[in-house]
Amino acid sequence: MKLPESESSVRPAERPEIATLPLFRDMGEAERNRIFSGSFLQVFPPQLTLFELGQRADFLHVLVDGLAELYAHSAGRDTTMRIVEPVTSFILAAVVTDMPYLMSARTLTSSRVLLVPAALVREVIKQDTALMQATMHELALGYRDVVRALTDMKLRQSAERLGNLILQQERRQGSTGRVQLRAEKRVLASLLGMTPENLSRAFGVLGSHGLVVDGSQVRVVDRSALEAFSRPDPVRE
Amino acid sequence: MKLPESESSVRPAERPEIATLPLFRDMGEAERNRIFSGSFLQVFPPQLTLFELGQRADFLHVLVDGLAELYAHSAGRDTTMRIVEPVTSFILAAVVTDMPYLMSARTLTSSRVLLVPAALVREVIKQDTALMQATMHELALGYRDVVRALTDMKLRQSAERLGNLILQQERRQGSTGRVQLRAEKRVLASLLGMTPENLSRAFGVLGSHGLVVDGSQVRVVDRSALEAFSRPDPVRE
DNA sequence: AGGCCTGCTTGATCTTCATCAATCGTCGGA
DNA sequence: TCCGACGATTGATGAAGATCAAGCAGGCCT
Repeated sequence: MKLPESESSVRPAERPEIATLPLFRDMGEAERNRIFSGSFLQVFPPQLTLFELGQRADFLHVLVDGLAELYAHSAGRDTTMRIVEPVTSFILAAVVTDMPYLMSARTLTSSRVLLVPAALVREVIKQDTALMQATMHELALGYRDVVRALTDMKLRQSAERLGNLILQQERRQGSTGRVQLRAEKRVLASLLGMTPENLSRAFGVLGSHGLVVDGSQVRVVDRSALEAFSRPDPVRE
Repeated sequence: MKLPESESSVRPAERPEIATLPLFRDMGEAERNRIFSGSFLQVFPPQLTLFELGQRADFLHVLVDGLAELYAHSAGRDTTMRIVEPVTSFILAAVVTDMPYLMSARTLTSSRVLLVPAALVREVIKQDTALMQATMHELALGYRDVVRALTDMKLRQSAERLGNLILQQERRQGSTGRVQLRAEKRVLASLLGMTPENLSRAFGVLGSHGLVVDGSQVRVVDRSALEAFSRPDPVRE
């Protein structure tokens, strides 16, 4: 029996990269295999909706390759809540609580996603303490991320938020001074809680504070100037 | 030896109310006693700072009585992140991750707070699976709360946010149509991400949408009108 | 190569909310 | 009882950002 291209169980070659995720790293070998063999890896085209807000969480998702967006809608508007880069799991909280998704998800580019049945996750968590602990930790870190995003939203204005996002990305991409924007600018704008028009203007403002923008390539030419302007959160950890 | 009034280990009479918290409810009796005997209950006067953002998390806090505020500051401004009502634990995420607080806390009224040493929490979590599971669950629920707050902030305007908060409180206070605002209005304003002036005006707006305000007493006289205006999140669970 | 589509940018105007300023009302103390 | 302080309210003005409306540039199709 052959599975279609777009759907297959996890190939052994791909396991290491998923298995080294903080979430799955410390758990027992047998339990990890149980998780993997009950899951499947699927390829999705760009702009495809993976799930919708309000649905009962059926799968824990792990983005293996590509790019995805989590977004919420309410009151007739949309806003992107998170841009997911590989290799990362997402919507863990909905899976753990067995509650409806608070966000919708779609692929931005063609993506490979590991789908782990939510019930399986919950079951194995109960049996494997290491997985439970990792889940707990992951949720705590995620909580802190959202808290930071909320304070950002409440306390900073738009150009400052952009500056901080650039500084954060620059660090994550290896502190080379170069930042590659992986999502479209309008997605970025929505993530930062502004319109594409104002993102453009915000980039303009940062031009006088140590930033050079060329399409989706950004260079931090004067980090201290950018930091002085953006006043990054002192609590970085 | 007699402990000062303001500081004592947990009196047996007070244990039940804390022990029935979701966080501590399911754990083993012995472990719970370990937690309690290593903790102490302290009384704080109003407006006292319990801890400051950036400090390493030293205690898990449980508000037993009174009212507390979690707030963040950045870029020279303040914003309240959460109003804590008894009986609730707070800053669990910082304790679990052993990282610095992302928020500061102060009492709003005179309060009794149970202080559980963070290291003790982390230690017992490792030994008691039920506590770990409860912690995981609590974090997941907290995560969802913050996500909701963030979408609210990004998608709704101020009067709408207020309307939703009133509706939520009304439900929590027993769906009697009466809501008692427990914090000062300026704290409420900050929680909702607006100024006291605009909170006043927002209450004014809601006056035409089924709400009657009298000081800190609020009555929802026409729930469907208020809901039509505030468009509450359909995902309530 | 031409042409079109799409995303980004730029400018002008409008909305929402913050700020500034003054007043009111309540509570507590002298 | 009066006074002072503080929180809440109301009005007037200002700033940040959204919306509306064109342009612009690169990619892609024919």
